[in-house]
Amino acid sequence: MTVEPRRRNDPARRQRIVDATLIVIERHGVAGTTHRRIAEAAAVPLGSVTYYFVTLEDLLTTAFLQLATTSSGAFAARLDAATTRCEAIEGVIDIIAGSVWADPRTLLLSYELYAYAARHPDVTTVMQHWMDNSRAALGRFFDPVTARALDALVEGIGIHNSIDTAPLDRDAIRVIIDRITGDA
Amino acid sequence: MTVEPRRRNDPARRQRIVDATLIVIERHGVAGTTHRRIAEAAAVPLGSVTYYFVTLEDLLTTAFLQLATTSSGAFAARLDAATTRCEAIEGVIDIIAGSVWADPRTLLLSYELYAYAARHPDVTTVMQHWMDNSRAALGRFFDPVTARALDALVEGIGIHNSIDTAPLDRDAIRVIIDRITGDA
Amino acid sequence: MTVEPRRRNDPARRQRIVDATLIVIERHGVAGTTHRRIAEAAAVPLGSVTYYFVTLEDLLTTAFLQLATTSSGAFAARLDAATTRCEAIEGVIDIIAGSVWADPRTLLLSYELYAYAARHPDVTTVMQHWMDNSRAALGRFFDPVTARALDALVEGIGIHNSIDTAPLDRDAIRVIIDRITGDA
Amino acid sequence: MTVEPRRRNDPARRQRIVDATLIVIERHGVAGTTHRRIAEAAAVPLGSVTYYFVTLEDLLTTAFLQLATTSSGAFAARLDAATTRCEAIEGVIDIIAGSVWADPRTLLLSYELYAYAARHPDVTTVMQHWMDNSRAALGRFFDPVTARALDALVEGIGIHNSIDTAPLDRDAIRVIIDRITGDA
DNA sequence: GATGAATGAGGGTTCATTCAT
DNA sequence: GATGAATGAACCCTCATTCAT
Repeated sequence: MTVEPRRRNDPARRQRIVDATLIVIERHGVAGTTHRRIAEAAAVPLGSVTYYFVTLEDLLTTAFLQLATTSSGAFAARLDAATTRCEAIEGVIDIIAGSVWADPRTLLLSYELYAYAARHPDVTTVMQHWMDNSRAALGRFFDPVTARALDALVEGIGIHNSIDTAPLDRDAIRVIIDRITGDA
Repeated sequence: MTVEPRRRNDPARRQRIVDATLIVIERHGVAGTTHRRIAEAAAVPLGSVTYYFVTLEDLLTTAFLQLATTSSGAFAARLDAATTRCEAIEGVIDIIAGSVWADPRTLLLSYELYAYAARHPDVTTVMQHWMDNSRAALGRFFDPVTARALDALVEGIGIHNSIDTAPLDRDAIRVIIDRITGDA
Repeated sequence: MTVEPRRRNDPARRQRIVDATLIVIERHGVAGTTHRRIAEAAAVPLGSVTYYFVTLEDLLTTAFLQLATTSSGAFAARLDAATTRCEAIEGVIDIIAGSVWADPRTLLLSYELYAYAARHPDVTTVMQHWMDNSRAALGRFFDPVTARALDALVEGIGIHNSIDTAPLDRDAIRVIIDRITGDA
Repeated sequence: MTVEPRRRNDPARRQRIVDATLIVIERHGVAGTTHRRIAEAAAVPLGSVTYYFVTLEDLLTTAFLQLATTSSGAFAARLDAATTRCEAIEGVIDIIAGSVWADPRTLLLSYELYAYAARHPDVTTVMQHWMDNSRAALGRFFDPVTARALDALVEGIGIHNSIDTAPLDRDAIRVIIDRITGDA
């Protein structure tokens, strides 16, 4: 019999807005990301969006930073699960081929992120940290140059596979990685 | 005594508009690309833009296709100049480290391109051709998997170097490529 | 049988917008003056207003400058019609008591103008010219101090009469003016 | 050890809000006077403003009425200090030239007040009282017409001096007043 | 009593697009 | 063919006001 009260102080709302923003970016691109679409996607009144984020740019930055953190975290988590060099290689293959990082959604968002970062220095900084983290995670098993090579390969194959009509399969990826790591 | 007349029927005008569009995208992102900014950058009357391109989307697509063609062409041209496998490797290094492809401008534009392509199937198709061309050019010297690995590496290192405060230098790049190609 | 065409290049439109702006200011105050109200008052599409005036502030400034010019002109015109000191005095009385300057509309607008000018230096400058013109017009018949006194009197009585439930009549005004001019 | 508690039931708070309102009007005009700015200027929580004043208009009216009362009071007080006609004249000069009434702040606020009053009959009424008070104060020393003339002169010279790059000095003001009062 | 989180109406402004010229 | 004047939809954002706490 209780009427659902107009939710006051909804603690999840801010987070819901950020999540909705990423959904809208994915669907419409930064160019098509508007307060109204975000509000609708978050099922939140229009005024809410500007209430929690002074500026649309604020919100975009927050959303992209969250994306970077999440992606970076997933990458590191997968590698942290490895204890041997061999498991680490398997982890990298998972990251590239699987859904750890290179799912279409994350990739599409990362293009938008890169483009956005190029014009927003604070986001660039976070991306640098992201890359540092990835390399540190790889650095547990590989020397620095190899780590960077693998990191770049994740990026490059990920992008190409997302476009390619015939993506590289796990075996092909393994061949390449083995060459880079010298484990051939 | 003749006053320079407002150029009539400028045949290069269409092309100038396309070039200006890429400049505007580079500067303001797709999100900030407007008819007015394009017209200004092209030094062309506002009406010209909609005259040559029915829709802004038409123009963006045209511009991105040109970008893809040009980039792809530069890539292939550099490799076509090589006659030996060794020269080809040098070419790839040039492409990654030099200004053939991985200059900041092209990279920034390519993020925008990837993001745009993900929502415009016709552009995706062209990008697939682009990748095919790159691999064909590499295929003159390397087996298919190696070609794809190198292609991905170009992409990945290019992106990372554009963000990285300490980009990989030519020597490090050579080490990685040698491992991939088995020429170590 | 001619269908009224969508008027292109209506030369009077810009002026109509300015006039409408003064009407809206009079009716709603600067605080209540909006693009939408102006557009409605001018019977012009909303987009027109920002098309002719980049900024609402631009438009307000233009409108107030026109008001100042018109008012100042009316003042001077009335005095220019005088050829003798006596006629000049009659002119001043007309200005104060009549509709030359001190009609309620102009007065109300002038409050808004003064308030606006205080925060817009360029408008202040124009008002200084306005006062200079008034005094110059009075200067044809009166010494400088008398001119300034009369000018202030016009302002002061005008304001008070617009509020007063029992405004000063022409005779009382004449008495005061005669004292100031020493023609008592 | 006591942390200064958020003041409860601050009796001066209502007054502080009114004072802050005048400050905000002075700084931003009625057009730029908002709850938020007032709350900030008064160092008071946002909710306070609507708590003490149901409507922004209520608050503006209250503030303007206070302004009218204060100004009128200062005017009367200065004249009440006079015991002779001569001292009264000196008082009027003080009022015009000094800071009794014609300081820039009060003048700017009075433009806003006049404009506001023109659209708010209750405020107009108070202004009428204000004028009546001024004239009553002058009436102790001067006949009614002279009183009104002096009152108008205060208004007119005050306004003009606030705009004028070369304001009238005390001597010039005295000359004019002497003519009006017939004490020349 | 007091507060600040929350909202939706409406603000100024930009812009893709149209179309008379 | 080419243009730029013109428009109205939609943009981001501000704000008076409400109301649960």
